[in-house]
Parts: sequence; structure tokens; C-alpha cells
Amino acid sequence: MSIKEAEKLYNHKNIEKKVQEDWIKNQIYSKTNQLREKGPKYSFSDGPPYCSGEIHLGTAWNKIIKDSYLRFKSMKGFSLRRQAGWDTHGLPIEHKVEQILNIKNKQQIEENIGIANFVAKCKEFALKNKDAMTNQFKDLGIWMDWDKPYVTFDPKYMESCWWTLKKAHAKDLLIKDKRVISWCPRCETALAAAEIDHEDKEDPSIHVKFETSKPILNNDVNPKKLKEYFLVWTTTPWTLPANLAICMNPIFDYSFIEIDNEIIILASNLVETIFGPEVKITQIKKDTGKLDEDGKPIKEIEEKRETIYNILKIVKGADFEGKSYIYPLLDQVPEQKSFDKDENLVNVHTILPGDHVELGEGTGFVHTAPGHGPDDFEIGKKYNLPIFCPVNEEGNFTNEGEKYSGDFVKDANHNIINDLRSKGILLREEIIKHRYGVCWRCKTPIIYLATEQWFLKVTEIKDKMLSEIKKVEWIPKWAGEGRFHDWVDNAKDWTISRQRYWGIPIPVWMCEDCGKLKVIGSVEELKENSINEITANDEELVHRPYIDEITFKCDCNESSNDSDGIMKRIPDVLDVWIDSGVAGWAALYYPQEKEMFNKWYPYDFITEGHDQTRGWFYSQLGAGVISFDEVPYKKVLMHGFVLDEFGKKMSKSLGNVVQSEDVIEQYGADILRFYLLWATKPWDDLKFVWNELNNIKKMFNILWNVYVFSTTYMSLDGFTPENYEIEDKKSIILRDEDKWIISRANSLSKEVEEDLNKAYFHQATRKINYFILEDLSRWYVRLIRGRIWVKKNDPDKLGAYFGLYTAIEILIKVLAPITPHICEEIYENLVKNVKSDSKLSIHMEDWEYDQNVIDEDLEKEMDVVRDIIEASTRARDMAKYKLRWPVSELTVVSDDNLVFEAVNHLESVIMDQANVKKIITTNEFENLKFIAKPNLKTLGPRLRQDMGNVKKFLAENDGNQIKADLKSNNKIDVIINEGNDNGSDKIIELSRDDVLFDNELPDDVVSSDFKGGNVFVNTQITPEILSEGMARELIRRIQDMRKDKDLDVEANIDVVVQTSDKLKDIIYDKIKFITNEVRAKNISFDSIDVNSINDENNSSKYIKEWKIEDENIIIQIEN
RNA sequence: AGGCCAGUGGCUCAGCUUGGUUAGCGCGCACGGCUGAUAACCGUGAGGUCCUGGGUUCGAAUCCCAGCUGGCCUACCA
Repeated sequence: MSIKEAEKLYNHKNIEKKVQEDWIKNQIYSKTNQLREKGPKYSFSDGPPYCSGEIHLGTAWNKIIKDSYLRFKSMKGFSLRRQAGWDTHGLPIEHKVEQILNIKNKQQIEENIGIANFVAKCKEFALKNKDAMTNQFKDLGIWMDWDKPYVTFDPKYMESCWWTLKKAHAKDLLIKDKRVISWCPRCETALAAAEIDHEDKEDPSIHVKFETSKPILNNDVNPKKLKEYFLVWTTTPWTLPANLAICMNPIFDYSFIEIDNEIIILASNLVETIFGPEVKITQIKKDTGKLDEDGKPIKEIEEKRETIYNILKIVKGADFEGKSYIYPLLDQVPEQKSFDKDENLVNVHTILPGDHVELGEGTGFVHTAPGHGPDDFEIGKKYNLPIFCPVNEEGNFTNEGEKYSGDFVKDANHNIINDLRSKGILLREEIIKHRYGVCWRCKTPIIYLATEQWFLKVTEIKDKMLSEIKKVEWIPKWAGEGRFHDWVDNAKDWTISRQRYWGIPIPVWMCEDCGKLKVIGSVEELKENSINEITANDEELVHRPYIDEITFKCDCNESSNDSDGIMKRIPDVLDVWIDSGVAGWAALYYPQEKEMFNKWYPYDFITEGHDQTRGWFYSQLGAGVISFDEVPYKKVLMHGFVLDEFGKKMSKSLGNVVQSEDVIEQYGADILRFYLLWATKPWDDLKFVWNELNNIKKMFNILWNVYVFSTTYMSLDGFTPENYEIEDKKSIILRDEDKWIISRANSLSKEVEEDLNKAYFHQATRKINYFILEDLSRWYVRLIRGRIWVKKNDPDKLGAYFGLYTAIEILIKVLAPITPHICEEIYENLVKNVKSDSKLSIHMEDWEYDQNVIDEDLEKEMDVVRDIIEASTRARDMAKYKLRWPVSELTVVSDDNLVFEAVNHLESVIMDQANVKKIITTNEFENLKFIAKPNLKTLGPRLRQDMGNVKKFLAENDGNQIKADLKSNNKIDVIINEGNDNGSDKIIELSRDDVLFDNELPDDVVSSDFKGGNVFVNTQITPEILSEGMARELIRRIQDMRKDKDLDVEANIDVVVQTSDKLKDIIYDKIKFITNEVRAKNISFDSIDVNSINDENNSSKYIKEWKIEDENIIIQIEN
């Protein structure tokens, strides 16, 4: 086998298809895993994407990070577990299935469809989505265990989840409690904080007057015995039927104001906000009846002061504590009367203190309905108010809501406002727009209801959770130290029960007689305890409704003769965040199976987007502390979001979503992968810009070109690196530039390894990008071009092959984790074909570099040399002196030793690339011509009329001599013949400061500077240079013609040139050189009949006219 | 409303930890050049209130404070 010539064009579609097929055909993935089986373990856990049906660029990015990182770890020899995970339960899928089945509410599910059918549909839907998304991930080249993923509806997974809840119960962390929670009236279920979105919504905003039961002000202040009202603001009028108290802040000042013959009480700070200034001043121009001197009527301005309201008294909020008010909707909600009458409920309809009352908005009095708000609920518990909630789970008023009974809460607003108005206690009514919580799936505005729910008492394990966070390595640091810490620090108890169907049933059975609880931790335990015959298989049994039918026998009446109670399952399912929170051990089926768990738990690495701070990072931490008293992960990379090109988030409603398959179609998975890891720091958000993909595409085209270039010649010569001994000079000679590229490639591998270990993908990709473009393509290939063109198989040419081969081989290994397809393709041809120790796939190669061949000094020197060559090119360009023409001499001026060493060491590189015959290094360029001129600033005042003569003297004398004299004597004397009779001369002494120098390059010298100094290029054309220059001009033309004819690189030709004798003489010495360069069998000078050009009849001959400098020539080639 | 992150030529980004030459790379643009890797390459040029405003300092893109814009998260705004 030998290296084959590569396809000329990089075709991502063909390559990726072929490589992916080969992976499957040859079972490369599983073989790679087997290869590393005995290596050190590196455990990873895949955050399960939700089975929504399609991936987006964010999920693509997520999996690409995981895949690249894990492929890298695999090449480093680690044994990995790459199990994909799927999040399948919950409201999103239930909601989709409801839409498909055209179902409006829970009642229809239970009555029309049946829970069993509904759950089966959800499962089917989840499976279908899972498969679709799996294919999309596979298209990206993601290597995971797609055939045996963990899926949250798997009975074995679910029982691990049950075990966790059993553990929570054993630790007294699982509690049932009546609390006010956020509720979706459409889905008819509790929602956790994580399930609430926020949108701008319009709501009524009303100010309501609550009349005091007894007057508060005495006669002195309120002689007219006006009615007194507490002023209250609310945006949820529908909660007023459940109003049981009003809260004030004891430390605020409150004012009694008299307005429109009644007294309103509200926070002093808010009086002006609501009622405006106390006194309204209007100015009126009024006729005085008098006339002024001109006979015009005199007017005077009269101020009219209108008092809008009077502040009668100001008191502290604390003074109101215990004062009662008349509940305004007693007639509409008669239930409220019974609270008033109940002697145990002394605080009902009174003013109570509450620290949550603020002055930013409202009136300083907050309407309090313990059944409809979390704060209100706390107040209610503290002051023994009934938790009155006349609203049912569908959001409709119950019979307790009497007049409004049956109305949906939001619809009742209107009636309630009308009732308040007719009672004359509605002070103001407006509409406001504000952020309001909505259900994450159906976008229905949430309401707050008092219900019994199950909770995990996170507040009790919070301290442990906080200390566990510190043990984790966070990338970036602030992800854990700031963001996540703050979120956990503010954590409330976790509402884990949902009144739905498609989820993990809460494994809690409760005795109907005694209320005793039993929490089940496995399917086996379920079956053991069941007193029913079980016909369903495990798959069905673990879900609703089958599990609902299972009952246990309680031991509550064992001591008495009564029959024992029956235990029934509580009907709720779990919050889906628990599902994924237990993934760490549930995916390993712990505790039913222990071997895998002991091997892989806890996890070395996880990575998810920054939204998972409140999500998976949190749920795993909580579940981990409950189950094992520790956090389940050791290192976390928190990555960003993919935004559109304007930095806005991608959303269907904005229509700016980019599909990953569209990108793959146009650019391929490799380019997308590289782009996503290159575009930004992984933890920043990523602006997806189509045009930037072109940059990456260009880079891969260039890589491909280098590969094509290499294989073209290597295949021609049958090059196989193993056939040669580098030490043996006869076999292969490495020049300094070959050693340099090998050093660079190894340095790259070393540096990229460091970056990937830190998850600094952006730095890794940038270094690779630089290596491909600058080091390999633009520099090394340019350096070796001449050597490759040599016909024979000499050691010097093989050295170039070896350098090129080694660089590409190392490069594709470094690039393999990031762009696995193109690297596999190149590897197959370049390595697998010719190396005896090659692997079945590049992904089975070891990631390694050879520290011994890294030569940092050489790399630095090459940088200097590149600068020097660039500078010389620039200088030539300014002089319009073509690179094709050699120059006799290049002078490098510097005071840096490194520059001299670099030039000394790599002189041949400079001579070749700058096309120079001789290089001189020096501290100072000797051939500069200096021109002296007077320093007008110092000499002007001193010399006055003598200035002209001094100027003339300096201009006429040799500047270099003046400079030398000044240097040795620190002065020069200017002798001026004043032309007077006595013939005496005037001598003017000039100091160093008095003379300035311009420098002037000698003719035929151009200069340019580089970082370490200057270069001077001698452009004088000698006969020898003319000869070589013209020869090269001729070569260029002939090569151009070869290309026109699309000749094979190794094809030999006959050349005839018609030219003047003069030119013939000039290039005569170079015939051999020309012959060699253009692969000519023979070159002859003769006259050519231009008219003989006839492509059709004489296709082997090709004739073209040229003009070189001022010469007209005709060239004919024939192959 | 609060927390965290980002804001640098027309565009994508680096530099900021540890303040110090003329703020850098790539794309794009204009002009010139090269031509056996050629859908490549080389040179020159135009283009910057380093988001805004304060402060610390001899000196701020960099440190501090406040604000604006965008992203994510949170919130009981009655």
C-alpha cells in the first residue's frame, strides 16, 4: 500500500458520509472504547436533553463540546463511559400530546381518552422524538452510546429515583404540607419556580377603600365624624373574595387625609403620588378697572389657592396594629361572615404588620389573602388566619365564592370591580402592563392557590449543599462561586408533586385509616407489598394508571380487632427536574446494580448551558446530598447560549432560528464543530454569524490543499516514511526548516493538550488555525516548494517530505477530537496506508508529543527570519524590484543578538526566500549617506547673518565626514571667508547639538524595518543577476504555458524560444537551470511561425507570444 | 427590581488576571503585486470617543463607582 493522490477538492458531504459509514461498518466506536478499557477511568455524565423532537444549535454546541472533550480524553488513554441520556417525562410532552389529540383539559384526558392511553401516547411521542434527535446528533459526528442510552421512563431508572425519595423520607426530608404554590389553571397542576416563564401582561389596577370598623381619629381631629378608609391597591381583584387582613409596615409614617368629605389613610410618602400636591395654585389675570399712563387697562395677577386635601394627622404604621375594618364583599361572599363571628379568629379583617410592605408602589397597605399568595400565607399562619381559598384547581370560584361561583378568576375581576364601584369604595380603576408569571408550556397566567403538596426540605440541607459546591472545579470560576452559590443560598423547599399523568409516580402510599406513610424504593418492593394481583408488565406497572391500582395493607389496627387499613398511592407524579437530578445513579441502576456505580460514580466531568444553574446543576446537587451527602460531579464547564447574529436569542416567534442540519448541509459537521469551538470562549454566549463559517471553510480548504499537494508528490515518488532512516544521511536529510516544522507541530500538540484539559476550546482552535494557515501552509510549504520539484529521490527532498508528513500526521491527531471526519479521511490515506503501526482509526491513536524534538530557540529564530524576509519583500516592493530577480546583498541591521543568531543559523532560508546572494549582519549600516544641516533652533539666534554661510558649508561638505569629525572632536570649525580686505577668516565652532543629519540611502539600496531592526536591500543589477532574472522570467512563462495545457507535473517537454540575440546571450549560461526547472528534454533557440498555431490539428504543440521587460519573445512547447 | 456575564474599526473576536511603547488578529473595503498548492498567496492603505460618565494613578481598554444596551437567571411587586 502507498499514499494515494487525494481528491482535488474538499468535499465535506462525501467525506462525512463515507467516514460515518465506515465507523459503523467497522464498529470503530466500540473498538475504540475496548482499546481503552484498561486505562484510567474518566467518568462523564450526559445532561439529558428533553425529547422535544429536534435539536437546535445550542444542543448541538453542547454535544460537540462533550464529544470533542471525550474524544480527546480517549486519545489520552482514559477509559470512558459515554452514555447518552434522554429526559422524557413531564408537561411539555403531555402538552404536545394534548394538542395532537385535541384535548382541552384534564377532565377530557381522564374521561374521553383514559389515562392508560394518554400515557402510552406520551411514551410513543417521546420515543419518536428521541430517535429523531439521535439521528441529528449522529449527523454531527457525536460518539455516544446511542444504542443503550439512559431514558427516564425506563422502569430500572425510575426505581432508582424511587429509592432516592425513600432515602429522603428516611431522612425526614420528604414532607407533605399545605402551602400556597404557583399553579397552572389550564394544566391543573402545581408548577415549580423552574417551570414559570415571565411575560408582559395587562391587568386591572385598582385602589379600594376599606372602611374602618370604628373611628380611629377623635373629635378634635375629625369633628365632622367623616368616614375613615384604609386605602389598598391591587392588580388581582379576584383575590379580594379571599381577603382576610391588610398589612402595613410598622415603621412607615401614615397620613390621614381629608378629601371629598371622607378620610383616607395611606402611607405619607405615597400621598402625593396618588393625590397630587396638597394645594393647587392657579394664576388668573384680573382687570383692576384702572388705566395706566397710556390709557391701557391695568391687570393684576391673582393667585387662586385651592386646597385639594388636608393632612389631618400622621402616625406610625404600628399604631394600626389590631384595628379592624369592614370587609367590603360580605354580601357577595357570605363565608367571610363566619370568620368575623368566630371568636378564635381575632385577627380576621384587621391591620397586621408585615415587613414585605414597601413604598415603591401602592399605598402602604397591602391586601392580604392567605389562600392566594406566598407572603400572605406566611402572615396567615403567623396570625392564625384561615387559609381561605374559594378557587378550585381549574381556576374557577367554588361555592364558597358564592356570588362569583363558577366564574374563572380572571373573568370575575370585572364583576368584583363593579360591586366595589356600586358600594362607592372604588377610588380609582386603571389598566397596567407588568411582568407576570405564565406556565412554561401553555403560557396561561399562573395563579396562586393554597393546596397540599409534597416537598423536599431543601432548606434543611442547604448548608451542606453550599459546602459541597466549593469542592467542585467550576469553569469559569464565577459560575460556581457567584451564580450557583447565590441560587442555592436563596433556595426554598422544593415542590416535587405534580397533579399530572406522564411522569414518575410518587412512590408514597398512605393509609386511609391512620394516615401512615410507606415509601417504596424498588419494583420488587412494590410487588412484595401489593395486595392486588399484578397483571401489568414492569414497563406499564411503573407508570400511571397501573401503579395507582396497587394497594398495600397497613398494620395500623394490628393490636385491635378491627380490620387493617388500606394504603393507597397518592395520585401525584414527580416534578421532572427530579428525573434528571437522579441521573448520576439512576443511569447506573443503583442500588439495584452496584458494580457500575462503584466503578463510575461520582463523575469527573459534566457540561451544560448556564440555564442549568437552576436546573441540572441544582437538581443533581440536591438529589446527591439527599442520597449520598455529596455532590455527584467534580468538574463543571458551564457553557453559553447560541444567539443570532445580532446577539438576540433564537426563538421561533422571532423567526431567527438557525437549524443545525442547514449548516451541515452547506458546510458540513466538521466546519460547524470547529466554528462553535472557535467563535467564542465556551462560557460566553455565541453570536452565530453565517459569514464566519466561510472563514473556517477557507481554513479547511487550505488544509485540504496542503494535503493534496503532499499526496500529489508523495504518491508520485511512492514515499513511505518508514522506508528511511533519518539518522542515515544518505537516506534522508532534515534541514533546519524541517526540524522547525516538526518542532512546531509537537509544540502545537503540547499546547492544545493543555488548552483542552482546561476546556479552553477557543484557545485550542485558534492555535490550530494559526498552525495550519501560517506555519504549515503559508510558510513551510513555501519553503520546501523548490525541493519537492527536484526530480530525483535525493535525501534533501525526502527531508522535506518527512517534515511535511510529520507535521500533517501530528496536526490531524490534534484536530481529530474537534473535526473527526476530515482527520479520519486524511489518516486513512496518509497513515493507515503506509505505516505498519497505524491504528484502525485515527481516534484510536494516542495523543502524544515528543518533547525532545521541540526546539524553542529554533522556533523563535524562525519567527525572526520570517520578519526579516517579510521586510525584504516590502523593501523590494517599494523599489518595484521583483522577487523573481535575485539581489546581490541583504544587510540586516540590529542590536539584538537573537537576530544575529537567527540569521546565522537560518541563512539559507533567507537567501532562498528573499532571493539574495549574500547576507551581511551589522550593528550599523555603513553605506548610509549622511547629509548635514544646521540645527536652526540652536544656531539661529547665535549666527544670525552667518547662517547662510554655515548652511552652505554643511551642504557642500561630505556629511559622513562631518559626522565622523563631530564624533571624534565633539566639534567642527566652519571657516568663513568674509571677503573683506584684510583677508581674515571667521571661524565658527559647531557642537554636536548644532548639527542635524538626514540620512540618505545610496542609490540602488532600499530599506524597511522589522521588529528587531532594519534590512537594507541592494538592488543593483549586475550581469549575473540580469542573467538569472531573465532566466527566471522565461521559466515563469514556460510554467504558465505548462499549466495552460494542464500538463502532468512530471511531463517532459520540448521547448523552442524565438528571441533576440541579446537576450539569448544573457540567458545562455542558464540553459541547464531552465531545462531543469521546466522539465524540458531540450531547449532550442529558433524562429517560430506564429501562424502555425492550430490547436485542432497539432494539439501537442503550444505557442504563445510574450513580452519580458522590453523584449518580445515567442515560446513553443511540445510534449 | 436584584444577581451574574458580555459590550474593543463596517463585521466576528483577542488583549483585561498582573495598569506602562504607536490597542492586535481575521473577514470585508481600496490600491498594487505574485502565479505548478492557485476558489491560494504577498504588500500598502483607509477605518477606533476600547458602550457612556465619574474616580484612583505620573499613566486606565485593563482597577473602582454609577448608568446604558444585550444575554441568562431570579422576584411575593401587592
